[in-house]
Amino acid sequence: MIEELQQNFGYLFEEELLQDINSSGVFKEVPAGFKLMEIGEYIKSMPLLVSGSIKILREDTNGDELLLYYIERGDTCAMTLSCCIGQAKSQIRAVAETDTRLIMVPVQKMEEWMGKYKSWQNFIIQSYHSRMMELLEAVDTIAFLKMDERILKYLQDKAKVIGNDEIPVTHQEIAHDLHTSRVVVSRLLKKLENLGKIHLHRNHITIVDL
Amino acid sequence: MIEELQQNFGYLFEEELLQDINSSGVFKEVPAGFKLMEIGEYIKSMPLLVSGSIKILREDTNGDELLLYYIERGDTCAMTLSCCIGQAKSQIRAVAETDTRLIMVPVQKMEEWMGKYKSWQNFIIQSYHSRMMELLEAVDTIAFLKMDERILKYLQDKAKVIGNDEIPVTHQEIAHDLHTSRVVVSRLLKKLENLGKIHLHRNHITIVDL
DNA sequence: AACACTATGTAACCTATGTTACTGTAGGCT
DNA sequence: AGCCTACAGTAACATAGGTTACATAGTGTT
Repeated sequence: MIEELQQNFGYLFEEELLQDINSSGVFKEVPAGFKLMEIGEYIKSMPLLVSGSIKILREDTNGDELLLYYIERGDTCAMTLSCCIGQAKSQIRAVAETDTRLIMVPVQKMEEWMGKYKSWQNFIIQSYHSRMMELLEAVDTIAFLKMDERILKYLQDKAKVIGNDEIPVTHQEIAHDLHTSRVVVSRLLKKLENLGKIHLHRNHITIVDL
Repeated sequence: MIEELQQNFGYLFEEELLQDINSSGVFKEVPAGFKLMEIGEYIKSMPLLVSGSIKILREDTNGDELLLYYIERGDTCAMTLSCCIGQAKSQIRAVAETDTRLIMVPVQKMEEWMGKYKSWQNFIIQSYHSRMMELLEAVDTIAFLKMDERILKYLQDKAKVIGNDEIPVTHQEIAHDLHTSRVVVSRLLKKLENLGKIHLHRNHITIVDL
């Protein structure tokens, strides 16, 4: 595990902290689609992402869902920290978007390191900041963009996360993540195809014009 | 200033930290409507709210605005911290909602205290957490609620902030904060009045049924 | 009073999006 | 082949919300 750590977090943390993480953390490997966190669950450890990506979703009381953002390699979900400290329940759902490898760090250690390592402190603060910026972007997207623009952005974001312009996704999945209906998605996708921005296929979509 | 501090933050911070804040912070008093922070500005100090409330707004590239949340007494805007560390520009606009008194703390001190005082560290983490929860609530509101529900929620939130069910606001202002048009607001307000939930008057609205 | 200015009410219309319903088609399975 | 199921295309319609235009009513000023 120590090589994984050095490779992905070595530029952030000093050797001693890497050793601490190595001895306290638990390595975990999950397949795409694996649910890492459910709304209402209590949280007891924080994930450090070694490879892959996690998609963070919000759900309302009717069960309607909405994609908020992705967490990628070298990052973490700092919200876990404050949830742990405040004994709060998770407010979001986390699902592996691709096959993902991560290191789970127990909450007492996280708190301990906050006092012990300046670099860890910065990491946590930076992580909060990134999450906040991503939430702001999510707000922008739903508040200021039209559905066709949102779909295009969704495809572009997804292409970046999976590192491929051929995106394996069904219209139904898009509708689910964007909190709209399949028919609307199909309609607008067809329009985007006619504009030459994408190519539609069964079970996948190709981005033509980025 | 020290009494203000003891009164509003005494339960959070030890005496020594209160003294530190007292000697480094600058007391500031601003009237309702005063713009405390503009999008794109660099940030050099963090506000501790002694009394009053601040409204946080997001703006898109076309100048369209959207109310995100309020910051109230005893709280702070922790985002400032990570903005300062990362030398980032503000992503939001902050306007005093009521007459407001605050203490501005310079950024170097904030960082120093993160290492020195456990209570300050917790305060910052808790603040990030609160902001995050409020942003999530904002997402819920725009993603899952209809405009009439959003207007009602807007009025209720505002009533709580100003501590009064008689809300001094024009239809135009509501339209602005919710990123819609005045005509739509007037239409839906009238509907809410017919449902017996509010009373409309020139320049103010009374909440009847909470 | 006469005027100007702002806030509000409302009608008529337009567009984006959501809904229902039906069709066709690709791929897997027996 | 025949069957089943998930996916995609599309028409027809319903509704929320945005737009334009105009009328009316307070409020303050001269």
